[in-house]
Amino acid sequence: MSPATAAAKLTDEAGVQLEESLGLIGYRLRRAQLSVFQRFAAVFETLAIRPAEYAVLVLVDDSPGRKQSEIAAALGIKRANFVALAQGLEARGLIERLNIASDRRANALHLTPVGRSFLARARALHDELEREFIERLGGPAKREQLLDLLQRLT
Amino acid sequence: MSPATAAAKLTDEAGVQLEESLGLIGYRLRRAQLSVFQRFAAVFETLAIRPAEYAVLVLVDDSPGRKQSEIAAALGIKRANFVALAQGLEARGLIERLNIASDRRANALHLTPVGRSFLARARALHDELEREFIERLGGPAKREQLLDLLQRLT
DNA sequence: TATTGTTATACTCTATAACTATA
DNA sequence: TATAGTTATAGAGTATAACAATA
Repeated sequence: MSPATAAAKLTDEAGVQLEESLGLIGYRLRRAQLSVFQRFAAVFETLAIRPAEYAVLVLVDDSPGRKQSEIAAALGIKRANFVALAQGLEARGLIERLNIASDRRANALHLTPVGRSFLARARALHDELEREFIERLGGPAKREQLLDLLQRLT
Repeated sequence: MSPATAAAKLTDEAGVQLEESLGLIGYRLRRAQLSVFQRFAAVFETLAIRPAEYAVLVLVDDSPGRKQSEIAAALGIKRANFVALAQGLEARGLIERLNIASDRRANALHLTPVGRSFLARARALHDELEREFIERLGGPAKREQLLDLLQRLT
C-alpha cells in the first residue's frame, strides 16, 4: 500500500481504519458518545442550556423537594461541583432552593413556574432529538437493543 | 410514593430511577462510556499509560512513519494538544520522532523496540479487557450488535 | 462525629490564536 | 499562501481538602 493510500485510510471518516485496528468497544463507545453529545449540545444551544443542566431540571421535576446532594449524587456529580450549577439555574429563575424545616443545612430543589415551561420546551427538543437517534439506529426495537447492551456495560 | 422511597430510587445504582425519566440514549451512552473508560484506565494504570496514549501506540504500530498531524487527526486530537502527548511517549522511549527528507517540517512517528514490547503487553491487557466486556454483553454476537449500533450513531 | 453546602484548588481534556520554519 | 510543529492560554469537567453551620 502506498503512503498516500495509507494516509487516506488513516484519516478517512474520522478514524475508520483506526477503528479496525483498535477494533474495540471502548473506542467506538467514546466516538458515539462524543457524536451524540455534540448533537445534544448543538440542539440545546438554542435554549442556552447544557446537557447536565437539562438532566438536573428533569430530575427536579420528577422528584421535587430533593436536597442538592441527592440530585448531585443521582447524576454522578460531586456536590462541590454541583453548587455553581444549581446557583446558575437559580439565578436564571428556573429553580428555587428552599429551606427545609427539618434540616436547616439543606436546600430543597424545586422548579419555578418559569422553570416548568422552560423544561417543557427542552423536553420537546429532546424528544425530537431522540427520534432522530431512533431513525439513525433503524427503529425503536434497535434503540431498545442498544439501551440493553449499554446497561450491561454500566 | 413516600419521600424516603423516592430518595432510594433516586440514588440507587447511580441513577437508575433517573434513567427511566431521562430515558435516553445520550444519558446511557455517557454512563456506559464512563464505566468502560474507568475500567480501561484502571487496567492500564499498571502500565502507567492512558487510553489516548495506547491508541497512539496502536496507530503508529499499524502505520509506521506517519506524521504527527496525521496520527492526531485520525484520533480526533488537535495537533496542538498532541505535542505533549507525543513528546511524553518519546521521553519514555516508546516512540521516535524522525526527520523526513521530503519535508523538514514534519516528524515521522515510529515505535522503538522498547515501544513494541511495551505495546505487546498493553495489547494483551486490552484483549483481556475486551473479553470481559464481551462476557458482560452476552457473547461475541452481542458485541457485533453493539458495535453496529454505535457506528450508526457516529 | 457525621453531613450539607460551600470555597478554594488542581488536574485533565479540549479549543483557539499566534509564532517559526518550512513548503 | 499554506502547512507542521510548537507555545501559550482559556474553558469545560472533574477530583480532593477544608471550613461553618447543623445534625
